[in-house]
Amino acid sequence: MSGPRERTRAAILEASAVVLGRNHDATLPAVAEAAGVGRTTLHRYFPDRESLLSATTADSLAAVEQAVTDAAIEDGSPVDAMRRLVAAMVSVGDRLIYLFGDPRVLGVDDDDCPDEDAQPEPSADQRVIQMIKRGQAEGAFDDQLTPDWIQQTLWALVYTGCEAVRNGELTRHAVVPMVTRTLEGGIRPA
Amino acid sequence: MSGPRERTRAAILEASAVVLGRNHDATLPAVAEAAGVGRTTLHRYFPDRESLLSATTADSLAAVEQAVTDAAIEDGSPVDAMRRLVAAMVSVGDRLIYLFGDPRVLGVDDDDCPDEDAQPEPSADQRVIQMIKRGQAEGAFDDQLTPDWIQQTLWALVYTGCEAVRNGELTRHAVVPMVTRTLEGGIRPA
DNA sequence: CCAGAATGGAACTCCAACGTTCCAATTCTG
DNA sequence: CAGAATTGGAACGTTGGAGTTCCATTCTGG
Repeated sequence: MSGPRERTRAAILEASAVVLGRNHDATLPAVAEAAGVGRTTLHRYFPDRESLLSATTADSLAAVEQAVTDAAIEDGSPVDAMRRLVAAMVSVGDRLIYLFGDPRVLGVDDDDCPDEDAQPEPSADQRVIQMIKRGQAEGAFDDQLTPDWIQQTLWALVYTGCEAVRNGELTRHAVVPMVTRTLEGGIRPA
Repeated sequence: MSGPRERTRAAILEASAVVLGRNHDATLPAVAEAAGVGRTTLHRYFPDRESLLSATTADSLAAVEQAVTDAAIEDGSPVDAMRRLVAAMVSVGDRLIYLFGDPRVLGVDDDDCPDEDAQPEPSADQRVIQMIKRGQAEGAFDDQLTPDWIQQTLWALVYTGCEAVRNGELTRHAVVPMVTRTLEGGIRPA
């Protein structure tokens, strides 16, 4: 329960997010190897691929949720809140990348997924939208754009930044200013 | 040679881009069905999955390449050129979405999963970068951002817009103004 | 209208990943 | 230290999609 169990489980979920985030069809043995664990052990914790995916998704959602909470986007000016939010999302970049590739999140995708209507973050999602609306009301954000589109723009830029880091095109500390500047001012000169 | 062969081939490649763009692991029978073609026929045109993927990638690259050429981004003001480019890319949205999910674009690393996000085109790629640099030189685009980042931003927004259309969140004619406005001015009020 | 091309369905084989079981070795824990 | 828990390796059986072959049917073009 406490000792090695939890540590092993966490290691598997961490590796799973990274490996499956990079390639959603990665083989189960590949995940096991990345986690530094035997294939048998992997199956012992997560009997089948499906249960590993569910757990990884849940775990990643929780991590993102926590990051958004830590950003305290209800407080301060909308612009500052947005900046903190960007930084928070970048800090959980690996989990974000995994979630973006997961068909069951925002489930309009794939063939099946019958009753899976889970948003990326049921609660965090709403809070972000709320913050965006507040920003529009206070005149800090463009109210010609829908809150939904602004949110998607935010995610797209953060995602792009995280991948750039992963590919070595950007350093980790450079990505937040870059995303923030682009998000706030677009590509026009300042 | 020309008659039915070409039409069938084109139908398969079209369906392939759509189906595999939505889910890169879609089954071969699924592609055949989407193309309105028997599984046998699919194999007759593309002996194995690999050759179908190559052909689809090549075909999509050509379509995107053509769209960029049609946009004539070397002419006129950089801002107008960028707007035409956005419209052109949206018009080949299905192909773009497929290419973004194709691991082999950019990274030709051996069998193991190459890098995810990548440049859709080799040559068009260069022309876009060139146009961005021209825009920066003329003071139309922010020269604090790297051309590479601006290009990735462009793609990310176009991709997001195309997916929004596919999910029914945006109408096809609404996406170009939305992407263009966001790209040019970010989320700040105008 | 007819010969040849094109197609699709059925019935196979093949294979890689999945999932399971068993057991010996190692590591916790009281 | 002894017993329990945890682990990993090996060797299975199972499964679903890939790829192939054969043949009857439909379509195309001269």
